[in-house]
Amino acid sequence: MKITEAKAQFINSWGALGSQWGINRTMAQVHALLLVAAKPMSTDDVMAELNISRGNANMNLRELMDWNLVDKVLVSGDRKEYFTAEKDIWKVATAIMYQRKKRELDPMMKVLTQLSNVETSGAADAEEVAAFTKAVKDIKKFTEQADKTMDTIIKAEENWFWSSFLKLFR
Amino acid sequence: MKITEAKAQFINSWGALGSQWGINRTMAQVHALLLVAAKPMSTDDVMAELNISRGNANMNLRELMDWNLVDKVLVSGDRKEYFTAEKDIWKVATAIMYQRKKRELDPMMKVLTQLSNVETSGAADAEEVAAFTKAVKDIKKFTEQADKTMDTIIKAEENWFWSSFLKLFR
DNA sequence: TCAAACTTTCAAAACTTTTTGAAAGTTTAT
DNA sequence: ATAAACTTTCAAAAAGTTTTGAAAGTTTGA
Repeated sequence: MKITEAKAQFINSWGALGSQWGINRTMAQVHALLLVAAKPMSTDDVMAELNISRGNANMNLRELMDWNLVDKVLVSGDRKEYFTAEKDIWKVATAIMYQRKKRELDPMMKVLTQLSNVETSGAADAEEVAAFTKAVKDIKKFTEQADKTMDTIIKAEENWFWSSFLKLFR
Repeated sequence: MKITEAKAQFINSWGALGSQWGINRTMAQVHALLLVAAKPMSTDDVMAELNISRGNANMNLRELMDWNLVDKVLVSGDRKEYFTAEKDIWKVATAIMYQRKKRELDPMMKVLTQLSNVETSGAADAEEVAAFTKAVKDIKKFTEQADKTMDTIIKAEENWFWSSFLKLFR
């Protein structure tokens, strides 16, 4: 397989994966492009490689910087901005976990906490309230554990994580 | 807070969460509705609660059954089909993990394996090929570990999981 | 200070996904 | 066998998301 073809396929699959997980397909593709790039790329490079507009390239590069997956780098003798992706996959994974937890899981946790206080307004809906309360309580308990686990992983060193994890599961 | 309000908020938040993670918002809402329901619901019940069409309700109920999150139940003396959600959150989480791994992660893994074989076609692209190969290799290695970890979690007993796993990660 | 080189913004257009609802299909009771 | 009760399908419409590109904004070097 040739490098051009291989790159295209990687970008394509990474884009599809992102898209299936609620990430803008183009953002994932830009990320993929930078992940496998040998050196920093400019906005124009990204535009040319992915056949996208300047606005689109700019927007997604900035979004990737917000996620701490991409950094600006200065190339001396050039006025353009260049971009590189974080290549350490453990760091990539924990950055994504951190962001998604913060943006999407934490708000759900907050709602679950609020919902733990429902009044039983009379005998009429006792059963309904009981079912609701139990479900919310269970989901909250699970989410709290998952939350703690994720916090640990986010802070963990890669080697420590894999080695202690593997010890448990063998 | 009143039960009706609380339910509505839970359904809303669960729907938003699903949506952010690439799951059809209505599918997540139907799931939420059934998760907190005191007893099985018919298609008409779901339609009425969520204000959605028959086609939409039917489609999402079937999809939830495909994910093994919802089951048909027979209510004697009624010709309609009724539906309940799996309420054990550990089972819910592992079912979701299993499905998403199978549908979305496994295909990526397959692509990564294929991409491990790229030719260095001359000295011109040596650097480019090296960067690509290293990135793909690293991602593949990480994904393999994550894969194994997920398989273990999916097969694990809830109690065993929380007791041994969380001793480490808290 | 100026203007060239570059980045950002955002309204409108293009595209994608979801929803609707009526028609077709299936099951069940008599 | 029939018809009522129900479920499924799917083409068209609606809603939601993404992309474009040109105008506005910013930075830099002479």
